[in-house]
Amino acid sequence: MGRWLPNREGLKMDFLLQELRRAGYRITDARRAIVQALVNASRPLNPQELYEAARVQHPRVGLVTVYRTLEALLELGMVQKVHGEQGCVGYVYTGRGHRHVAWCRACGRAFIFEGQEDLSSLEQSLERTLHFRVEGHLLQLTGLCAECQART
Amino acid sequence: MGRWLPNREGLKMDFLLQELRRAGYRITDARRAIVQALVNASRPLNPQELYEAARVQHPRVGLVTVYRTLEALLELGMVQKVHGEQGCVGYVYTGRGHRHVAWCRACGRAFIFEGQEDLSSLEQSLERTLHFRVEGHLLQLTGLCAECQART
DNA sequence: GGCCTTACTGAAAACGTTTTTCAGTAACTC
DNA sequence: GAGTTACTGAAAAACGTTTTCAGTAAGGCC
Repeated sequence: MGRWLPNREGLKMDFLLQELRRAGYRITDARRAIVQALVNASRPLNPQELYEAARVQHPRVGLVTVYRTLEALLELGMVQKVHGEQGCVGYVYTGRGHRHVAWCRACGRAFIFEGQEDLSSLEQSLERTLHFRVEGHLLQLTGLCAECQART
Repeated sequence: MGRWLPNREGLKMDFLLQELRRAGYRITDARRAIVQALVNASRPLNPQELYEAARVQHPRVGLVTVYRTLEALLELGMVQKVHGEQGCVGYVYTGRGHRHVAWCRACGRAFIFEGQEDLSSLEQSLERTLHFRVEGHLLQLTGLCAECQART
């Protein structure tokens, strides 16, 4: 029943590989496995976790290649580092564009949302008062997702 | 001429030591030197830099004590980690309360400002749409300060 | 002021993470 | 299919941070 639909993760993966390609990177089995593990992850993964996840599909992959691929994806703005209260909790696929992350401290999932206008009033007041010209910002929220609120 | 006024850094230092004291920490020469170096710094310092700065006043201080003191000050919310585009650039004194940091990528100075209300609309919309309950946030701005804009 | 408890100290060692190196491999171009 | 060259994985090196531990001194108490 119903016709076949490509799943979301497959689309994300193709998009990521395409972007790597466009930027001049070669598409290798190692990168495919790493990118796949990244888009399939239900929460931000650190390099070690991403390495272990990628090895399921491509056991010969090395941790070094995970670092190098993350570096490339960060460079392309496809991935963001996620900060918890006590430092970095991992990297998450965010896709292109201005995205922010809300991280649930209970289940560890990251929720991606857009919102570049929300900070403009703050940025403007900073320009007016301090004459500080804002070029970029780091904004991440921590809290509890709907499901984890319900669970308590 | 005019009567003597305590300088700002001295006041900050006394305040920090007082807060450490109130939290049950002992005031030692090492901590005094580290706290002094921190409030006198013109920009965020990493542990190594803070260590070198503290050694000017107290040459016997160890790097470990710098780490331990930073940990205590972070715990007390007196100090914040500052993130540049490529990761942590150091720690800066922010004082008590809800403070944000704007970091100048040219001179490396950090500008501290208050503004807890600025994010409330964003947080509310997140609660409405995702039902995500926001508990905390990380917000830091990067850009150019007034003087560094003038310099170009 | 001096004593006592115990947190604090600094040096060294241990530790985990990230980066560099390098010779072999394989992706993409023509 | 051949050639160029970016990529790979393993090992080693480098790096930042934390742990350990015996000696020291801060602050409370008399």
